[in-house]
Amino acid sequence: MRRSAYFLPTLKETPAEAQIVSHRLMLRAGMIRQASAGIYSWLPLGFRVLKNIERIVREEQDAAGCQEILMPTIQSADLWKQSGRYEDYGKEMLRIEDRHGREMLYGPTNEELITDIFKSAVKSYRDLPKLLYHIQWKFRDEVRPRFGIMRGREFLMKDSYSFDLDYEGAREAYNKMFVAYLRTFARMDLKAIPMEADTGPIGGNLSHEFIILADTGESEVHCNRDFVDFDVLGSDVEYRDVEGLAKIVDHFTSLYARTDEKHDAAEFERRVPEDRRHVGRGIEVGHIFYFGDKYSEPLGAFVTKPDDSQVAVHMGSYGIGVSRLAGAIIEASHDDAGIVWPEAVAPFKVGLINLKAGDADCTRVCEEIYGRLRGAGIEVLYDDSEERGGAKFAEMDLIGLPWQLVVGPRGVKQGVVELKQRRGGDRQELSSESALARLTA
RNA sequence: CGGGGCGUAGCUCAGUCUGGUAGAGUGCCUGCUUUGGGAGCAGGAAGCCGGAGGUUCGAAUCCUCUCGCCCCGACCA
Repeated sequence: MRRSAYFLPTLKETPAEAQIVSHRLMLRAGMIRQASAGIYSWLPLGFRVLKNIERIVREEQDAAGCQEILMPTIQSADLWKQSGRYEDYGKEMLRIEDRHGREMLYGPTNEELITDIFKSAVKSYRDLPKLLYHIQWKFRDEVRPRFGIMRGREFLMKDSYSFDLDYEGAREAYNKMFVAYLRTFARMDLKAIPMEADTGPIGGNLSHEFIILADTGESEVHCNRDFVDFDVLGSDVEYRDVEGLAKIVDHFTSLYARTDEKHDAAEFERRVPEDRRHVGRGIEVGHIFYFGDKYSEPLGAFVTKPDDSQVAVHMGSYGIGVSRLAGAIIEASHDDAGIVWPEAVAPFKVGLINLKAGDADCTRVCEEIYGRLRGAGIEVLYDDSEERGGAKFAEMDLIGLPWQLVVGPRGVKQGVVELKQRRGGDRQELSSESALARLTA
């Protein structure tokens, strides 16, 4: 993509409404625009990041055996009356009336709808287990939206739902998602710690929140520092190995880690040595629940067992805040100059800077590199604009692409270009060929 | 939902107390000079001062109502 043609409205100054660093940087880097309180438009740069996050989430869900579907944003109130949540959810639910006076709502979550879909199609234990997910916009009419997309009213969420015959089966599904979440966040270079959590209005009695430690987080957490040093999971996880999964889950739940609601000061002090105690704030990026028959029972999702008896299926639900992750990643990875994207979610891998757009030699070298990078399938933002060098450097640092390839008249004369790594700032001069080899390796 | 604050140029803000008809920086446009970390000079465009009503000879400024946004807390993913 050529910078001169790209819709990238960066800002030199920080808009007044932005308080936390991710919100500031997202606005300054031209990723998002606020439409109204807690509701945002995603501009090209931000949308690329969102799509990358979504892709990683999707790949890991698929790998865990979860099947993607797509449910609507607008739902009928009927199912919610059956489950009892039409009243319980309160004002956070955006209620809508259609032209016929029917009560509708903008879905804040999808347990009711998925249960209805499931029960209409599945009648026998033979059809279990099932794991389904979708990635869809949700709306929760927060009293006080804040922190940009970190706590918006409209947000993109991946929600999965598991259906099993009994607790053991549901526990396997829970473990699969637990492990898939560890994988998902690790691929985004995030240290997400699974913490014992409250179930809230979803209900149920087994739940973990996946939390990234960050001072700007909204949740207060207590955990053992050793979690930070845990090795991340490789891509060789075998999801059919039930015992193997259980072992991984046991390992990642062996140390004390709890959200505020579940915190027990005495137990914390007993189980965690003083120098290992961490009390701080965190950002919730995922939340998984087992809730048994809380929805299957009232909504009538029963299957026939081998002995011809009927049983309400055991269910769990598993959420990842896809849009929130964009902000959480920035909270975890930035410096004074701007965003530092992990390569897996970066909007482009390389920023190619032509330091002197009017110079024939610089432009020739840049065009050559640009063509070859694109030919190799590398995503590159080519700053071919007439701006001065300083402005280009500052903007490239701000938007945080992992690699900067700088082509200037001084280097071109000597047959070299400069390759700079955004994280850490290491830079080296080398030939175009070597630089291309490095970037396409 | 309690408490506080803010709406003036694309952005950051001054001007409001004490009423007299709109300002700065930055960004944008033009030209010249520059060109390796957000350049310099000169010229220029750009705002029914969030909206409605009222007071007044006269309102960005005072009064009333209203809409929007932000922050703290409670709540929540």
